[in-house]
Amino acid sequence: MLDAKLLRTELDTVAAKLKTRGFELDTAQIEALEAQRKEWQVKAQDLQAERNSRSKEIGKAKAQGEDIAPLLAEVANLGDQLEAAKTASEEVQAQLEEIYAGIPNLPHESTPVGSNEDDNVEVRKWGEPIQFDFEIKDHVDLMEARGWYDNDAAVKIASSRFSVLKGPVAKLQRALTQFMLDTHAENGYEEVYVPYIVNQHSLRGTGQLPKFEQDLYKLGKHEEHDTNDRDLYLIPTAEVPITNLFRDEIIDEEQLPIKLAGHTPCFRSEAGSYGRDTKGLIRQHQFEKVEMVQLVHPEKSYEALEELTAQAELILQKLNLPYRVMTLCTGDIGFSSAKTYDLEVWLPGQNAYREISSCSNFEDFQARRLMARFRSGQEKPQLVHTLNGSGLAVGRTLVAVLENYQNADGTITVPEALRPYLGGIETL
RNA sequence: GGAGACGUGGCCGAGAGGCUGAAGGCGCUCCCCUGCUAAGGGAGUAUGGGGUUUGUAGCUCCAUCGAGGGUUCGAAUCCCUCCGUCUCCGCCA
Repeated sequence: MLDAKLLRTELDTVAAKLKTRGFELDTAQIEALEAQRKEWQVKAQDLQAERNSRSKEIGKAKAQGEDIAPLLAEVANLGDQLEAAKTASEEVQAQLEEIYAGIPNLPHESTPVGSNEDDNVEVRKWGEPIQFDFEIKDHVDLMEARGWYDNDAAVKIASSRFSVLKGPVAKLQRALTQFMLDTHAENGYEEVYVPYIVNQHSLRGTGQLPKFEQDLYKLGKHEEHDTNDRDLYLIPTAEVPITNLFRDEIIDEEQLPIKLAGHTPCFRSEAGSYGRDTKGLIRQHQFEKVEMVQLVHPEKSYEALEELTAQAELILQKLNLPYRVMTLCTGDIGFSSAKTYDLEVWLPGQNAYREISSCSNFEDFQARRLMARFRSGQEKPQLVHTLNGSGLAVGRTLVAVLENYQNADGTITVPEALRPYLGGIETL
């Protein structure tokens, strides 16, 4: 969420910046609502103040044994007025709140202006796509040939876009997860284990709600009379539970930066992606991901973004998988992000680079909603900056390993970095 | 799942319709005193929001005693619902 004060004082500037990411801000509507907000809020507060002081007078008079009936008469319709002003004020504020919650973050000045993914800018490339001297297969064919992948079984058990992995490939996925977590631990990330189900406060905190509910799996309500804050959802990414560890917290400045890494399954409904990546493990309703999260001092967040991105890249480098780094343009960055680097790994089966990690600096956008703050000395609490990045999407890494490490006979060479996790074997 | 107890500031803990944003203690910050150490004295010490201001400071108002509703001129205090914690019983990986 953007700073409400910024929206009041520099509405036009904000609108112009948002336009670069294709978001039209209805400034006239906001100005009108803000004017109403001010009027009703001031009125409600004044009435509240009056009621408070009147009530105190009544209390004093009563204590002195005076007749309070005339005083009570004076206050008679104060309550109704207050109630009306409060209701009006709350309504306007709720409207504004809903509008503000739907406004995306302002792009950082270093985020290239553009309208869609074609305008993303390549920053660097690492490694060269391997030249195979035989007819290559994609990951699905590779796995099916060995009986390691069963799409029909997944459909039977659940539905499309789920998968059943068997034997060596299931193990390989587990090995990848361990390898990633261990690598991050060596670089100062604390490993965390978190719930896979979260409430809507958490999803609002990181920005998935209210705008992107259709992408989430929502669980049934607990009780009929539920007051609606108990709705629970499956996490779409570990970013949600991990970042929300700091919701409503004030931490000491000395504790910054905080670096956490965790592995969770992720659940996404993938509404609106019918027909895209229908085959194989690229786009699933359930997939494994290792996520890195950082909370940093506001002045350090762009430094931290470079570090976090390098950290994700390290995984690909250790696995010797060719990739490139893209800076997402204003038209393609996520809702909460100010700047995002995507890591795209080379997939021989698709003859293309495909996203395998997304590393973002949210600046104070999430922190404001989360009320995630730090304090230096006796000063007032300040919002932290939050960042996160996949390190990496495990399912897609599995795809990349299978396709890049395939041999002419259909076997898979185990990347050296993973051998310790697979009992030392060299080929699958 | 059943029964009971309980949720107050960074922590402990009083408060049981008005003078309580909240006694007291601990902790923390600053100052004084004490030739080290130990001890002592004083002051300060929540967060969010609004108004005023170009902005800050300041001033001022409002809200917050687990959350949400209700009763009342007035609620930390009374009532209801929910959430959570603890104890005992049951069940369970």
